Amino acid sequence: MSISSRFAVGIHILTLIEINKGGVSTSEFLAGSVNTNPAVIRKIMGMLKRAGLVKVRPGIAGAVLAKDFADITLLDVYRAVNVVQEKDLFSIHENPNPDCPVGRNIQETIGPIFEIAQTALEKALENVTIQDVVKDIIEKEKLNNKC
Amino acid sequence: MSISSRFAVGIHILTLIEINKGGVSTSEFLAGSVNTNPAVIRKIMGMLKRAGLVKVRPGIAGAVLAKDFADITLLDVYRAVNVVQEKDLFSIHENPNPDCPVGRNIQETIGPIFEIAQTALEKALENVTIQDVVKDIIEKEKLNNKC
DNA sequence: TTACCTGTAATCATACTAATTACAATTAGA
DNA sequence: TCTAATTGTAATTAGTATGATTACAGGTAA
Repeated sequence: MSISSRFAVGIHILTLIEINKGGVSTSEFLAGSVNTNPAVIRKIMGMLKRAGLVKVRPGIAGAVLAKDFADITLLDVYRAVNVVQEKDLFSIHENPNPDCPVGRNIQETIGPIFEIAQTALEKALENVTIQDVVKDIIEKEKLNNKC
Repeated sequence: MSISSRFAVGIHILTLIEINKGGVSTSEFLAGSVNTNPAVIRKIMGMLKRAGLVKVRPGIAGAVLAKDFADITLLDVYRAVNVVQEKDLFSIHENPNPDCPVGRNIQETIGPIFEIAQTALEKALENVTIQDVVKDIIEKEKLNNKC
């Protein structure tokens, strides 16, 4: 079980739009980098657009970032692509037996604990921006060019 | 998409074994509290046993905790029931295009970030023990008895 | 031997994901 | 107006994981 790769693809898309700033980032172009079908990219782009992270117009080639890349966190992307429902990362079994003290209390006991864990994860994502990813990639490219 | 409810069920099982310390915690009994089929409980019990969290013997009724409940963290349960693979909470798309700088670097750029986020979640689980859950439930029962 | 227990596999239905195909709507340029 | 390229969306397929259920084998104590 894992969080859908469309989160990673969303990050890839935004990063590439930034790095390709002078160029035209069509869904075909983005799909080439991700190595997937353009329809997949368009689906995710639609989500990113609805979340206000990119601007794209029907019939007009090329997406652009709708916000400064330093202001887009990985949490924004995570929320945009809807890989996890709010407070819903962990499933809790339904209908435990209310005749049993554990059964009647378990949901509201572990629910808040699970929320804290989810929030910790989300805070870690909130600490990273697309700018950090772009910087990291540029650094890696410089290192690779040294080899 | 969410983490399987068998993690929550695992916590429920361990909590109930502790609270029912003087009694016999058969899989039938545990299943009654969880409101599921005993075969489900036995499956999860097998995992908890292999992880050294409970002791059960074939043919002999009743599971007992293999460790003090104050020494069993929710992270132990999470690992025991194998809901998430190590470092594998987030999926990353495979085979991005190596001809593109973003494509060739994205996996090793976001991989470590995803690990940090997963570790943050896991640390939050590590901070909670079955004892905390037991205490919480007992507190709630006292409050409920006041109504 | 019987009754009860644990342990495991198989089956089925459901939901989600990823990949692909098809096609409608929009836009710019000829 | 037509054409080509683009975005946007739905439908289909295949694979996987999950949850629920059933069946049955093996172990234990009386």
